[in-house]
Amino acid sequence: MPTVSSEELAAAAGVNSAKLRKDFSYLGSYGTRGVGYDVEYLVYQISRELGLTQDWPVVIVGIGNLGAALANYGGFASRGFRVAALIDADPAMAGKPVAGIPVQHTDELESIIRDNGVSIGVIATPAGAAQQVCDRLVAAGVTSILNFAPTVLSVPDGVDVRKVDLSIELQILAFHEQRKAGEEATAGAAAVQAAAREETSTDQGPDGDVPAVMPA
Amino acid sequence: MPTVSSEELAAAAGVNSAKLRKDFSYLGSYGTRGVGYDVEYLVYQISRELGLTQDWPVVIVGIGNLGAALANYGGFASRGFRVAALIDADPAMAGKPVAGIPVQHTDELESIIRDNGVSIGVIATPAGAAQQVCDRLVAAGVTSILNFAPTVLSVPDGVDVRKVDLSIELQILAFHEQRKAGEEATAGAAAVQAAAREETSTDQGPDGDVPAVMPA
DNA sequence: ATGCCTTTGTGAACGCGTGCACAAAGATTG
DNA sequence: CAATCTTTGTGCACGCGTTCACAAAGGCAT
Ligand SMILES: NC(=O)c1ccc[n+]([C@@H]2O[C@H](COP(=O)([O-])OP(=O)(O)OC[C@H]3O[C@@H](n4cnc5c(N)ncnc54)[C@H](O)[C@@H]3O)[C@@H](O)[C@H]2O)c1
Ligand SMILES: NC(=O)c1ccc[n+]([C@@H]2O[C@H](COP(=O)([O-])OP(=O)(O)OC[C@H]3O[C@@H](n4cnc5c(N)ncnc54)[C@H](O)[C@@H]3O)[C@@H](O)[C@H]2O)c1
Repeated sequence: MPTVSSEELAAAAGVNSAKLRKDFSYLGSYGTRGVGYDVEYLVYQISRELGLTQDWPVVIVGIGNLGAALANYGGFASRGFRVAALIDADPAMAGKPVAGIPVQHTDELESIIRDNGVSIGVIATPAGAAQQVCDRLVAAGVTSILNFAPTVLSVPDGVDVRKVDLSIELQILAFHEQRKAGEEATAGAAAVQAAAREETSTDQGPDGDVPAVMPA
Repeated sequence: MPTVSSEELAAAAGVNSAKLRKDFSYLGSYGTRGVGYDVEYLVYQISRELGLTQDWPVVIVGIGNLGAALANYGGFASRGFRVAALIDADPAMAGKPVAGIPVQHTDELESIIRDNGVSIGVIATPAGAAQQVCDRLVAAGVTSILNFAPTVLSVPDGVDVRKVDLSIELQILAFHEQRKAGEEATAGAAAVQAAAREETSTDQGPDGDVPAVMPA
């Protein structure tokens, strides 16, 4: 039975082992003292808690460059997401397969959502169409939306929206880049100091971020 | 002179006004008591601190669906990023314009980086090519990388990498979706309670996240 | 010029998450 | 079966960020 200790996991993840153990303890007592955690069991428990055991049908609306890239992305399937349908307003695209899935026309949006029990929708249309598409998705039963269009969507209570703006990722890189260059103390360095404390980390994720407040 | 009070801004951003004032105070004393903050001046100061006043040349490597979508994305230019070049290994693509910019062959990578003084690179190649592309970018002088390929890149010290995995965004939605459904107390709800505290927020960003630890 | 009213900037208190440190638990060995 | 060793689970303390609350500052009206 392959096991890992909290110490090993913590080192791998770059966090404190006590914190890791405490975090795990909220999910239940899945470790064995003197031994560690049964890897397979632990992965299952965390997966279950995170909702990775069930698979979620998702629809992608707006099959342009971005929509096509998402449809082709293998990382979705491997994390329990199934692309149930691709939807586009362009009649010329209807029936054309993208990533092996035939594109369907927006007219079918409502029936697709209902027939497949879709609760998660991805919007990759131009900004002008996003709110309208959003409204139709929500009306048809979608309660979670991943929005790539550069618009803030308004949705009723109970519906989650996550807006993705990749230029923010670049901004974060540029922010650190700027600090690398001007090491000779730009004015107001205090805030930056605070924001960039644990600089020398090796992680590649949306952590160790950047200040929060900034108007669009 | 149009102004805003910390109270207004805080309400708009959904944060505490005292925190907002304290944050601003780290950048300097840019407000006027009894009046508020001069909007234009404030925007400029924050922009400068965040590095938005200078413009950054970036290169995108791997002009497939995703690379093309990024090249076309208007949000980059509006935030001070300029697409200096598009690079692809496919000889058939060389010279073909994408988003008005002719694609250049990978052979030219080093000279492009040097000639344009590029320090930020975007990798949108297949996973297999990512590390190799990364190495060349870094060797040529790039010190910040935005990586879309599903690989963890290894880079020397002093180089920043941000990995973007959009399936994580879906996972976060699915996580909350799961909670909406099974309100009748799944086992181990404690952690989830903690993670999802401030549920009823109206923001659409990478905040109010999800637990941290999970193996790939 | 004086006084009032608004809003900033910040010292101090509070609360929460993180990390320390250890007792309890179980496995393993003789 | 007892002794030992490893590693978990967690009470507790510390530190940091958030929030409160207010004095100081500046505008504006009289
Ligand atoms: N957030 C980011 O970082 C980011 C990055 C790249 C692109 N984008 C945005 O993503 C969106 C798509 O980008 P793209 O490069 O794929 O654009 P695109 O023009 O290639 O594709 C848009 C697609 O949406 C379809 N469409 C238009 N109106 C529609 C409607 N009402 N219903 C259904 N489909 C409709 C069009 O037919 C087209 O196929 C744009 O809004 C763009 O700004 C965002
Ligand atoms: N992180 C995410 O959420 C996400 C989403 C979608 C796609 N992706 C990833 O992004 C990458 C690109 O996706 P795509 O749909 O655009 O793929 P794609 O196959 O359409 O495009 C890949 C492009 O890279 C080029 N290329 C291959 N090797 C190269 C090299 N050594 N140097 C330069 N260019 C090279 C190819 O010629 C092609 O044009 C893939 O790795 C994919 O898994 C990630």
